[in-house]
Amino acid sequence: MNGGIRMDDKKRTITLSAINVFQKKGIEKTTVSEIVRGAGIAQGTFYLYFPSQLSVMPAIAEILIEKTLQQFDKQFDRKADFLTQLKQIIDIVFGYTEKYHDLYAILFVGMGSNKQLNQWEAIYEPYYELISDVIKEAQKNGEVQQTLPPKKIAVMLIGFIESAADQSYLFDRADTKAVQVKKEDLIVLLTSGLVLTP
Amino acid sequence: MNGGIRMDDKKRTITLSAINVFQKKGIEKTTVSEIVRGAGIAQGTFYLYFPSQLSVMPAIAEILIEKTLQQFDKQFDRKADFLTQLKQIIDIVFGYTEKYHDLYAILFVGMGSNKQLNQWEAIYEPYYELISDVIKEAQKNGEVQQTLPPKKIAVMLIGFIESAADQSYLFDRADTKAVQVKKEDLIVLLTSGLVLTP
Amino acid sequence: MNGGIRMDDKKRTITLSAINVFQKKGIEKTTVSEIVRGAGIAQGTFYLYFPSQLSVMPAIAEILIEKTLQQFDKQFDRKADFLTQLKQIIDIVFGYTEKYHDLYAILFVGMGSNKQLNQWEAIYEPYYELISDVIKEAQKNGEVQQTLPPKKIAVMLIGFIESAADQSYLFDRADTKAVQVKKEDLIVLLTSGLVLTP
Amino acid sequence: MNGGIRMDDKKRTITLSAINVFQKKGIEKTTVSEIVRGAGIAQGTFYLYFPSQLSVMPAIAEILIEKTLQQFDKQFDRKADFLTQLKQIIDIVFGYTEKYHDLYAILFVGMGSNKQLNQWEAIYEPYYELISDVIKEAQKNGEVQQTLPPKKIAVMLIGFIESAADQSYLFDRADTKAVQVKKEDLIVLLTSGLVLTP
DNA sequence: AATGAATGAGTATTCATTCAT
DNA sequence: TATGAATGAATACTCATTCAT
Repeated sequence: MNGGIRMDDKKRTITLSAINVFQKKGIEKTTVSEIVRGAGIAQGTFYLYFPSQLSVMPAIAEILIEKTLQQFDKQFDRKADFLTQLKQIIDIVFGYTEKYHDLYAILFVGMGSNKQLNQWEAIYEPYYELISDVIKEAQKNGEVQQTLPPKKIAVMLIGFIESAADQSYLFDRADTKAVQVKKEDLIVLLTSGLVLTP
Repeated sequence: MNGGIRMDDKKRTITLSAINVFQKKGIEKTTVSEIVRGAGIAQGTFYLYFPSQLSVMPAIAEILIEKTLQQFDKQFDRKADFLTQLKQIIDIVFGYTEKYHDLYAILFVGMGSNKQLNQWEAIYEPYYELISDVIKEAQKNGEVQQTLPPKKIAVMLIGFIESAADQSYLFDRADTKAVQVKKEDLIVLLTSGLVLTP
Repeated sequence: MNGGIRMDDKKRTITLSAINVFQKKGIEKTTVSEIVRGAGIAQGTFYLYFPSQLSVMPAIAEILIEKTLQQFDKQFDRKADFLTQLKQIIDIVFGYTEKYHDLYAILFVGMGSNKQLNQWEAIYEPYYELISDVIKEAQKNGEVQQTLPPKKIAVMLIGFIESAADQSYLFDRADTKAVQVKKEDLIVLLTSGLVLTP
Repeated sequence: MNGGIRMDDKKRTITLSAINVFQKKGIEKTTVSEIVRGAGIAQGTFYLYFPSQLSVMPAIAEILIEKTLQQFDKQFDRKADFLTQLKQIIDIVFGYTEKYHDLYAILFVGMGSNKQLNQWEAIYEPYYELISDVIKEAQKNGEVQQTLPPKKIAVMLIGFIESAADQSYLFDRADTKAVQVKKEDLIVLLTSGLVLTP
């Protein structure tokens, strides 16, 4: 991100190693020395790029979003009808949730303690923007309800899907069938709405 | 809960102190010695009630759910129509999210590292059950769509509201007006549904 | 000291070990782990008695003064004439300077950085008081000049002797003969005065 | 010094910066990187002029003595009577003690750990020589006692004055009046001698 | 000579946990 | 049950020093 400027190469290497270690060990057991071992650099070098252990968190978030956006480049069809697109979005969100679920929680706790929450918003922004464009187009085509502005819908939609994915990850885990059912239920709830209009 | 058996009194005192400290200090900086200071007991006593520091987590979750259920006793009208009930639920969820948001993240990370995730499900169960009953009733009255079983709807609904509350907490924080708007948008999205049926 | 209350036993053990290590290794190379090894306690125990490594310094100073006062009990004759007493004082000062010279410098640097210099004064006080009494008595007997109050003379006298002892330590070191000569020169200078009165 | 050869210009710049930093931070917290920042050079350049961090110490000592000798050029009257000269010497010694007190202690500890104490003597030598000449002249004029050789008197005298200045610095600090009194007491003690001759 | 990025050894301090009382 | 002094393993971070440019 950084307005399109790619992260410095060594900083990137360190961050990728950090992602690995945090995922494997959790936030409590992750040590700087394991991060640097994974990155193939010396202990001190870490501190040339990050002032403290926890300050890798924003860099991790950047990379996660970057990867997510790359998923959209690959898996998402900008020309498809909205229902198809919704299914694609759900697949992508469930995908990264399965892979990175713990990491998101860690990120959140790690950034939260530093109260750099504005950063969080800035990092998510391009993601929201992408979905927002999709919604806008669908509204134009009369496929999505128009009571709310596209950005608001986008943000809440991502939240909804992520929450369902979290639940699925938490409760169903390795059960592929159950995950599939959850996705379908989600689509039902999102499309038909909750409350019956008389 | 414990099937209705109330937590031992000293254990409860310790847990309440732990909630305080975790909220004030975050997961990284919370120490057993601060927890016991807050509870007015000796260092060693902690270990008579919990085998390790992280094992307070489930007890914290229990108390949080307990408090949530008490909120429902106070703020929730079992006789009201569903839209009114939905608004009440939203108020309650936004309420505890504002108060305990950080704590939920901590809980999650703290329990996750112990992989006691089944416990998590069990603890949430009575909460889901409560909402499930509400949905069932509303379905009976034709106020809620009937494509999905009440439990599934309940679980996802709670997730949706919590996700919106999280976003509100993250991005809007102290802005009461914005929080109010978020609640309204949420209701719009939940009631009208996302996709337009032609 | 502490108004006569002896230092807590374990604190004393730690301090004595610290004296040893600081003397052997100097301020830079002294490690807490070597101090505790010498004291036969665990690493953490050190911090039950001292908040930080450098905070042993005042305790070291206390013990050094304590030892000095014990020297006076042994080597000093309160009934002797002043010239004899002066020689005894010089012997004692040269004695502890030879033994603890480095340590005093370290102490000074160590306490200085904490700017606990008032403590320094308080710790030295009983020592000054002792010498002050000796001077007072000698003045009464007409053996010492009476232009200045005894306390002032005492303080400066100790300073003078310590400075000569320092120089002797620095320049003469192991040369016993030279040290002896230095002591005699010192007595000459102290007794006859510097400037000739016409 | 160096037999009259002035220190290389960059070496001098580094040393002056080191003096600054050591004074501000103390020996423990002084880092090479702060020294080089102050000197406006790169980290590695330091090691072109000094083999290690502590090896700046002798260079610092040289500069301090150099500054002291310059003070004598300015403030000292070679034609005056000895009492006047003594007062001038006292003023100069109290002057540099006030300014550089901490630094002398640091120097001492820093050089001591390297056991370069002979260097110390060599560096002080021209200073002692200067005072020695003054004493010799005063002895010639019958203003100073002649029992001891001028060099011995010079060395001890400097030590005495420095010790009084140290005490004054330690205990009186910012109290200008008290410092003045200390100087006068010192003169009294130096001129009239300690022991009364019957 | 000068640079400054990279190194990695070195250590103070913290804190969960134990156990004798 | 309750205590709290003692333990000692564990680790983030610093910084003197090196060396390729």
